[in-house]
Amino acid sequence: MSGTTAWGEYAHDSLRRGGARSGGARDAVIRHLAAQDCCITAQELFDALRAEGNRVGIASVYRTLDQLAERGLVHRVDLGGGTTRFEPALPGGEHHHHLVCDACGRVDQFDDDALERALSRVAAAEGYELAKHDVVLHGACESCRRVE
Amino acid sequence: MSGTTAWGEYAHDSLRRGGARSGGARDAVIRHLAAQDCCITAQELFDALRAEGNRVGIASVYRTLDQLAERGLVHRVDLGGGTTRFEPALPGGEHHHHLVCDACGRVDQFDDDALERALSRVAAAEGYELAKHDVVLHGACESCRRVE
DNA sequence: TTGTTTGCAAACCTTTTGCACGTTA
DNA sequence: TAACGTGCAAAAGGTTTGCAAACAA
Repeated sequence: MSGTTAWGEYAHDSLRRGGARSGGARDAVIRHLAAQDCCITAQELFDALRAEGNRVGIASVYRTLDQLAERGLVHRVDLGGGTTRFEPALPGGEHHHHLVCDACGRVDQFDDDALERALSRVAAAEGYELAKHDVVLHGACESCRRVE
Repeated sequence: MSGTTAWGEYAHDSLRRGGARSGGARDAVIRHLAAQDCCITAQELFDALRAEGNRVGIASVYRTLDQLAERGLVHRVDLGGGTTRFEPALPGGEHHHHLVCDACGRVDQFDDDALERALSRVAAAEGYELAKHDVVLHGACESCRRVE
């Protein structure tokens, strides 16, 4: 939790250093994102802010998410299904990937050194300079496997 | 090429065995998909068929792609950017992943055993029964790196 | 004939943009 | 005050659905 609060301040400072002013909608988005422990939809973010009485427009949510993504402060995560998700990104390139249960919708996170090494090796072999990589595993989670 | 033609017949037979009738739009989609060597957009498929004088509707293109995807005959590929791509899937689970150059839009394919092993291991460790996995690498391809 | 497939148009959903107004520095 | 941020509404993709007509078995 303290880690995510730190992210909020970090994001806030980073934007300010970039010459951006403060604004109600943006602050609310950053605050809510900072309290998130997994990736979230723009619509979910919007609904949550509205539910707590905040009069944000969904355009401002998207605009803030764009700014954050441009500066590498959030990662866009695409789990399939046509809606982009967003999650806070720590500086230093630390990251994780996602496991999605197609039966119940549950989402888990993981990271794996051997996986990262394999990806770096492949990129190098193909002559690519790697900027980012997305890995999404789909399947049935432990609970859903038992039911079938 | 003969491999992709084989896919066309395989897909056609598979649908017929599934109780589906033959139809102009569906046959055209399968034929065009069979001649494809990389993933393609529904819109691109539609445009190509129209360009050769075929009066298909884009709805039929999507419906056919859905049917094929349901039976595992095509894979949906999401390279980011909001448009789903589709590519023929061979039986037996053989597959590849994609490298995208964010500068020029070039798309390369690759497969890697160590990568596959890492993914299987992760899924097992998390208790998931793996159904599919998507891996997309983004970066700058060899040509674009030189320009920068 | 009977049920499936098709094309068109309209609906839908997510995301982006235009614009007048409010707010920050 | 000058520039930026915001909310609303409209627009812009991409994809899905309703429906009557065409078609395959």
